[in-house]
Amino acid sequence: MLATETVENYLKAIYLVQREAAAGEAPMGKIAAALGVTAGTATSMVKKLVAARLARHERFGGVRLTAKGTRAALDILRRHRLVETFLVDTLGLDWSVVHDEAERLEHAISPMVLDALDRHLGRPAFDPHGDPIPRADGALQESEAMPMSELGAGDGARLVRVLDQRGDSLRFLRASGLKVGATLRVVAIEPGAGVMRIRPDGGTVVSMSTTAASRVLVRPLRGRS
Amino acid sequence: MLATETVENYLKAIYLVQREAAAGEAPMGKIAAALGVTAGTATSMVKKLVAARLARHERFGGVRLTAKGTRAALDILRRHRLVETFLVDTLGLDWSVVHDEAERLEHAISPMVLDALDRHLGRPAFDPHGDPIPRADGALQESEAMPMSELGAGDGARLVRVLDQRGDSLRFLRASGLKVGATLRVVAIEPGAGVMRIRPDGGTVVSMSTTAASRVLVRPLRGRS
DNA sequence: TACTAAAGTTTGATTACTCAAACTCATGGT
DNA sequence: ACCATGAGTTTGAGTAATCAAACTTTAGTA
Repeated sequence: MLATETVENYLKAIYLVQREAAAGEAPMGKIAAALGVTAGTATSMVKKLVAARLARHERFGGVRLTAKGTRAALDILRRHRLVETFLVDTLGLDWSVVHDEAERLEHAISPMVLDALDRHLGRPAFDPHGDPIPRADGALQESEAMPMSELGAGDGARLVRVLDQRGDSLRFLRASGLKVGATLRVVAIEPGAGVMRIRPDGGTVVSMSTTAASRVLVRPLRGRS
Repeated sequence: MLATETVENYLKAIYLVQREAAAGEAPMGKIAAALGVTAGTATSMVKKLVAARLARHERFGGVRLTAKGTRAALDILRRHRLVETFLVDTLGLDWSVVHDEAERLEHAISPMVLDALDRHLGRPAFDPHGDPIPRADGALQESEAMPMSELGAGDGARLVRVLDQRGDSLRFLRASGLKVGATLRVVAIEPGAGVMRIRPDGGTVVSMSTTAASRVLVRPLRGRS
């Protein structure tokens, strides 16, 4: 669009930080950390976004995207997630590497190529991590899901989304048989150790920290083993 | 590689200008024109390339890529042409638009994605314009071909390559049935008007300037009509 | 040979992004 | 109520890429 690549990255980062934050505002420090820049740099770039009516911000306060900024962020997210889907579904790359690849490609995709890609992939609604893909008009349907860490011992569930994009986390999950769409059962919970023991359907039991489990979203199944 | 996007563009431009030039040297003005920058800008960027041992240049002389620079340029060309092939073969875009799209995407493709793309496309040797795709090791096989403008009246030939990347030229050729792989016959030549009349196999006769025809490469067929 | 036009170079300024370091504000704990 | 701590901001400087305009060289022409 009219935005530079850097501006696109700021918009995406602010959008994602804002989603996480309870207040619906993105603290400057979190934005800076997400982008790997110093706080001063983030402050001055946010000024630019404000001047372009993409964000609101008052001194020493949080940052909030305007409607225009949110729209732009969703467009970037759409490009990112469609590219990820393409890399996994069409090119057969592993889901643990596609995030970083898409991070670069998302800025080089024109609306025309994006639409052709979307059509080629069959207009998917979710990317390989289970993240929803915003539609061309900016509509975004978040799926109903709860953190795996909130399941109880014996509960069964279907894995629907993985929030963590770190390569080693994703490789661990794949190696354990915990991929999007798989069903699983909580074998045991050890609150003292902060660990859950999970058995993926047809796999062997694995242990994960409840912290890690809270970044894996599931939809509970009725019935117990 | 280690190069910035701008440096990649300069390397590619110099490589292509150098191919065209008789002396095997790229004049500074041609480089600047190819990149759409002023001559002064090109001069200072070439200094950078020289400092990085990617090119050689002496004041008021031409520019010549070093082995290292040529290798890098071929790598970029490989990315460009594989992306073009992907856009046409996989996404079904028209060949008249893919050059500009690839111009942006070529800088965002990692070696890993490039190799996956190459495999997905069946390791093609030529892109949709008939341009050879450099191999991963930098090997480049130029196909044997002559400019269509050198054919005589009555000659038959197969269209193997289109050097012009301008969208309107490519749309004209496609609309005329003159695509890569098609066979054609020269119906008449009018040197005074600087025009050739061509009949593509199974199509109707079209006129093109000999200038335009010189940018279309063909392989002559034996036999006359 | 002398001069001019074309090509190339240099200089100084500008824009976008960044950092380090000095500074300012907000707040919670005793 | 104070004030230390951490979060945020400002300032000054640097890098990469660019342009316009002044300047230099080359080469062809008269």
